Amino acid sequence: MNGKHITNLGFTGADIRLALDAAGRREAMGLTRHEILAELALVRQNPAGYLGGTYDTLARSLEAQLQEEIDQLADQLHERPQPYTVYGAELIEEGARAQMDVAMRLPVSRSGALMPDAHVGYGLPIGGVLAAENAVIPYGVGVDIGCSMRLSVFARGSLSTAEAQQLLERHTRFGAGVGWDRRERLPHEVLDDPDWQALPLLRHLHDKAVTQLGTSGSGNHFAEFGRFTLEQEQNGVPAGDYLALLTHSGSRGFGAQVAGHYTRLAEAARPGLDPAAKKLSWLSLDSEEGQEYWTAMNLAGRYALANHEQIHQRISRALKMTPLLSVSNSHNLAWKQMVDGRELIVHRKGATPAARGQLGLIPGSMADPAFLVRGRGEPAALESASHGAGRQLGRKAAERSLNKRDVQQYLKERGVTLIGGGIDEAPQAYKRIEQVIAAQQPLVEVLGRFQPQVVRMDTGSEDI
DNA sequence: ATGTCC
Repeated sequence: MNGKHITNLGFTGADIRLALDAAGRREAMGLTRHEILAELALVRQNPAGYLGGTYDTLARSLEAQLQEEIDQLADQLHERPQPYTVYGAELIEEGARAQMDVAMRLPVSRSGALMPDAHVGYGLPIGGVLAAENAVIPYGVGVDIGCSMRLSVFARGSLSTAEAQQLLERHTRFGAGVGWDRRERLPHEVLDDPDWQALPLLRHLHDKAVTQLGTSGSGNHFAEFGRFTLEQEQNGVPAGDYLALLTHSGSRGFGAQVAGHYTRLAEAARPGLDPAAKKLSWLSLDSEEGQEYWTAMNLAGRYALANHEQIHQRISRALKMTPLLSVSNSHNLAWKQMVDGRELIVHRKGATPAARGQLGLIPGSMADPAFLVRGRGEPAALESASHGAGRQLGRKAAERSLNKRDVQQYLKERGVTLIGGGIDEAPQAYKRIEQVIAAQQPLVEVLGRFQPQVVRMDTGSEDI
């Protein structure tokens, strides 16, 4: 008996050694070479039948390989993408379409849609909506889990630009890593949520979450005062002009760390996945990691909404006014939703939930209007709408191609006062919100329009 | 998006 006999049977790699060892043991039991080779062929055909005996180690190794092959087969992309609906195709660059095509080739993908603000992101494009079966994709939600909008509408009082500026400077905090000092913090029930105790990672992140609650972060996040025009009566608030506060913020460092942690686990769980879809690695909701992500993601979603509540609470108190109307919505999250009669996991990565009658907020840019909308529940859009205007220029392209004076001129023409901000967030870096709203007329109805007047953002890489 | 590696 030698390696040649073994390899002739089709054994490879470490299995050759395991097979030779087992053959040696059978030989010692008095079997002939011919009999042993016949047994080895059977072990190879049906390893499960030889677990626990003389061939146990070999059978285990073969079983593990079979399982791996089955897993990899299950992770294979479909050759062609499942069909999906695109809104405002003329506004969407090819790269975003290509990313959505890859997402629609995942074996877990069942349905999808692309919103008119779509542009390239990591994994799923921003403005992408993806319905998966019993699976959740961390990068289908994005890094800023629970990123969301909130609008507070106040009676129209006399608030000067200087007063608005002072309120934003005193009662909001911007920038990566920032939080409120201990003596400045406000309580919120989300910090007592039992889910913080559900996982070691969440227990660990609780302190950071306490510090950062009620802060706004960086990038495209903002807090702004403006004039809000309600076109039709809403919840007892008559049509007309109002003062309003609009904020865009997320789950800060807490959500970012949850996203990073589960993205790594998801990628590690799918080593055989096509490299083109690596960032779309999913977690089965039947797996422990999938359940953990679901718990952590939903906590980050509630935390982000609480974050807005505190920002609005601080400003309302300072204004000594109670909002007449409040609206909020998450636009980076996954939901369980019925799609064509079955429950799927609908990921919205930069997309506003727009079920029939549901209110949502779609901002334009630091100097362009934001819209209060009501969903029409369009099934082909998986009951969604855009989450904003969407980028026309990437951050670097904006820094290269836009000049400061043009941006200043744009703000001046619209009477916008800016605190902080950067050229990478210039209005000219975004698609025209009017076109984006027009392209989703089948998805949402416009109820009101907000014109920013005093805007606060984090300091960008290059100021305006 | 986030002090860009728990």
